[in-house]
Amino acid sequence: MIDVAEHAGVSRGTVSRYLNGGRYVSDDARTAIEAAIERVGFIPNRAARSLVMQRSQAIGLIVHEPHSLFVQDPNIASILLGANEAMSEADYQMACLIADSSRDVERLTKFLSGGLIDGVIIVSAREGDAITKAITSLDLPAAFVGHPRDIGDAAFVAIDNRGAARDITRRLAATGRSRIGMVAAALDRDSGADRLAGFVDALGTSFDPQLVESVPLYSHADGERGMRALLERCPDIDGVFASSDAVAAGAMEALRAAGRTVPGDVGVVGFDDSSWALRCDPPLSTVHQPAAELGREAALSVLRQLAGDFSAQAVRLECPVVWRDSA
Amino acid sequence: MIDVAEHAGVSRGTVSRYLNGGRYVSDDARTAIEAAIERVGFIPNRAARSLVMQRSQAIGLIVHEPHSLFVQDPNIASILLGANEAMSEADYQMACLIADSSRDVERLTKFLSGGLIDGVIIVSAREGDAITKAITSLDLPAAFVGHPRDIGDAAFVAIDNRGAARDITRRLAATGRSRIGMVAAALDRDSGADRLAGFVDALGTSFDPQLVESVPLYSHADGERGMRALLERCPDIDGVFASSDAVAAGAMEALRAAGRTVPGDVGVVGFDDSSWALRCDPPLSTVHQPAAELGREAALSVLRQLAGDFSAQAVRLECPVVWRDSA
DNA sequence: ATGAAAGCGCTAACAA
DNA sequence: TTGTTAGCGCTTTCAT
Repeated sequence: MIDVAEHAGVSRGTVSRYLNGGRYVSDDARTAIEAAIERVGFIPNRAARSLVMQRSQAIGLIVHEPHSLFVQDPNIASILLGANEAMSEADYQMACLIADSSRDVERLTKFLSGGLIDGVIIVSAREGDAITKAITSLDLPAAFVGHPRDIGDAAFVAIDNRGAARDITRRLAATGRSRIGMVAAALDRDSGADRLAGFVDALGTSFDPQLVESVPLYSHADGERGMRALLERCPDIDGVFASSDAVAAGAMEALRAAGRTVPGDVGVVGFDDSSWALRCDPPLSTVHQPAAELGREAALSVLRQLAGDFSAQAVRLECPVVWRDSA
Repeated sequence: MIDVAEHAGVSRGTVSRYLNGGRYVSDDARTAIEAAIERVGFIPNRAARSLVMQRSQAIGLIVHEPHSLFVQDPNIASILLGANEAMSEADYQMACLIADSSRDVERLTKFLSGGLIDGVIIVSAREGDAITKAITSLDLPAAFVGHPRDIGDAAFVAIDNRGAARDITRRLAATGRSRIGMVAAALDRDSGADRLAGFVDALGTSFDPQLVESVPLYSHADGERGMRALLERCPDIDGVFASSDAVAAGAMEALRAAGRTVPGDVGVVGFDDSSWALRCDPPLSTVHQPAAELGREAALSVLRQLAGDFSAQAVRLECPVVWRDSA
């Protein structure tokens, strides 16, 4: 920068002012500086700028997801894209950080506190999450996608998993099914637990715990496993609510393998409205999850906090039922 | 840090030495410093450290992919995970950066040159890519996943797309098909162009340009479109090589819609061995792409460069044919 | 083994 | 409008 100043015949201070919006810089100085920058091939050093400004203009997006799921979950990619777009418009650089091992988690917490990042979006946190703890204790501007119970009063953007689960289960019941089961995944996550709660709500007194099979992940494989178990326990089942589209796809496979038709013998509904839903045969009735908007809203929340606005910490988005042919 | 030094009764220099490996620090000093760090709640500032060290211990992974594909391509996620693992082992923080709009590209190039990142992995670059140009002119340690023609002598890790395409086409021909076509996607990318070249190689003199339909993206939708066009132009087609599993899945859908059976009427093969392949019905014969290893090797390459080793810039990985039931 | 001091490249407060 | 200067928080000679 000192070179630029010399070439332009001005002081470093003036160059700095030019670089930061150009107020209080005369036209003469401006053109001289522009020429000098060109000649010298000047590239500002962001580390230095970050140091003095205490800002990096970068925001992290943490994906804390087991291996297999990240690969398989189209929602995450949409969230990412939505967040990136919002950050981009505000001229922030989004950096997606993956927490895949405990070593990752440890390094990440250090990284986050290092001042190289101004704020953070957390996707798919689980209750009791080490990263969550680190972040809340760091008081870094943050926004969660989803709403784990233990984030205190941190900002979050979520959908009404429970209400939506209730809605779609009722809709399924309305097709005349009397033995409706559920493949309930990821009960260690708010979304998973809430979807189950909504299912129970909808069934009311006719709820039968026998008809719920719990599996660990929102995955195709677990859906298949869960459905098989359900089929074995309650062969008279005629409707299934799967915790996610991937789970539903797995369930449909198990159903097919067992010789049941969908929606003839068994009606199936999912959750997410991800690319899985249309890939199913028949296309899946499901709950539309506005993944890109979730990402976008989370980004906007962090941006707002960065601007000093800490109100409106809870955003809830609509997630309507999308009825197709699987039930 | 000055606080820590005071509490421990030593100088900042000693604290710094402790922080950086602890050589030339007495046991007394060490314990005093450790206690002081604890008491003060000291967190090192990475921006300051980056400034003086000219190193951030962070590496970028750039995904330059149109919106839709990123969401749909399971390979990218695997590459990411593989790279992250290798970086993690070396105590580097991986930051995934998305280039989704031209605005992104512009911001990214600035970001990369800012010194906040020590090196970079580039996934799915296209020929003439603005980011590629920026990186090569920046001489930032870099490694490409795939091998665009215009990266000069930059490091890359790739598979032999052409050879593998040749192999699987021959294998398909060996099932007795005589009118083999191809849905060729992404010809603007090295992988796409090479797969087509391999197809042409395999067919030799019996190659008929009429039987190739070119589509822009490695996507399910384009696969469906491409297959429909092929079917219309050459109704006697009895074998198809699709540029990717997603394309193959789309093609199978089009085939089904046209009343053709797979593999009875038409044999279909894909490329990638992604989660699409097993989701197809029947399961897809395809080329296994070692996505996680590609990511891992790219990471190792950048790491090597960071350590001053600039040899071995070209890594090639095996990608065997996996034969299933779709042909 | 340790302390003092000189920067890393930049911004911002102050004076002019 | 501009130049001067004092840091931002850390590492790293160079003495000691």
